[in-house]
Amino acid sequence: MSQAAGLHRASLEKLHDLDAALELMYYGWRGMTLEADAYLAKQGLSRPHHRILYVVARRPDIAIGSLIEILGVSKQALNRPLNLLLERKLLISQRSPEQHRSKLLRLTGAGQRIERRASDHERKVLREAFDRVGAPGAAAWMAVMETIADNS
Amino acid sequence: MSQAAGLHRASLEKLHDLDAALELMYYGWRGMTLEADAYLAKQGLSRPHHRILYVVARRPDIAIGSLIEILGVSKQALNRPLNLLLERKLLISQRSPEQHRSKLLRLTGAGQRIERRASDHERKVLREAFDRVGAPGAAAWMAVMETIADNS
DNA sequence: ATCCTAAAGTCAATATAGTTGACATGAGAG
DNA sequence: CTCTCATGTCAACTATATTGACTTTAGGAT
Repeated sequence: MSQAAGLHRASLEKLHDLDAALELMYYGWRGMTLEADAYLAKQGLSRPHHRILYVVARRPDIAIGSLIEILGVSKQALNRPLNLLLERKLLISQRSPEQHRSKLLRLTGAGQRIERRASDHERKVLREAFDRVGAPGAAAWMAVMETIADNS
Repeated sequence: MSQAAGLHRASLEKLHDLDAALELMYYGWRGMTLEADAYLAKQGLSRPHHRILYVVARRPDIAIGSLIEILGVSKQALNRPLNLLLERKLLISQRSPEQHRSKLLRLTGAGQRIERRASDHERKVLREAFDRVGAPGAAAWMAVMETIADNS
């Protein structure tokens, strides 16, 4: 679902009431991630790397198995991006003192910096939009998104 | 960025103010497309096919070059899903009467039906969420999403 | 007729992101 | 010493994309 960076929102006939909203969900996701993806690409990273960094930042000392579960991917799919992050020393892994079976993951300083900067790009876009509609509008946005997200 | 169907929203520490919103964008997109993707998979189709059907439904007699532009993909990337849709007779193509160079695309009855049903799944999720917050909340959601979408 | 161009189609190589299956390693637990 | 759990790795495959090079199809211009 990746698009050329400069691609404008297409203007299509609206066949149904909610077509505009449907299209906004698509372009909204893209709009939020556009700058973050460009920043990550400059670092030689991409979305899967960011997802790993994002989760580990919020769950320091997470085991690899738990990370797999949260991301919802196979361990084989995790392998490549995770190893790159370890090689680049954005993450470190160590056996836990008690649970020697598990390896615990943690961000390094450099990892924290990249995670924060990538996520900052996404939060900046959200902040500008929320500022424009004010607190009640932002709350309504959250309420709508929660209902949609919990559709699963 | 696809996830297992039954995957619950992970509960992560919020490091920043807008982390919750950031995660909602991710899970919102997934929540909206979950049932549509399941329906499409049952038809042996997937997201790229739906995107083609969606656009052609709203731009009958669109030329292939314009479709490429709107979707923002290369013609090689369009080739496979487009040919499948033609083989399955969900789309028909014909040279236009005057502009014989262009091939114009159009949905067949079967194509219209599948496009409508897939999009219905997405619109249903949106409708339920909008109903819950009422018209002002829905308008706020749209306003936020427009600002985010136009970030490009 | 011949040449030029635009639109579409095709072929090959590559990248990314994922899958399943099979098997190996490292480290307690009995 | 063996069993099991967590992790790691190898191979084969699928899907979705890319860029580059080339062909085909059909009109337009001279």
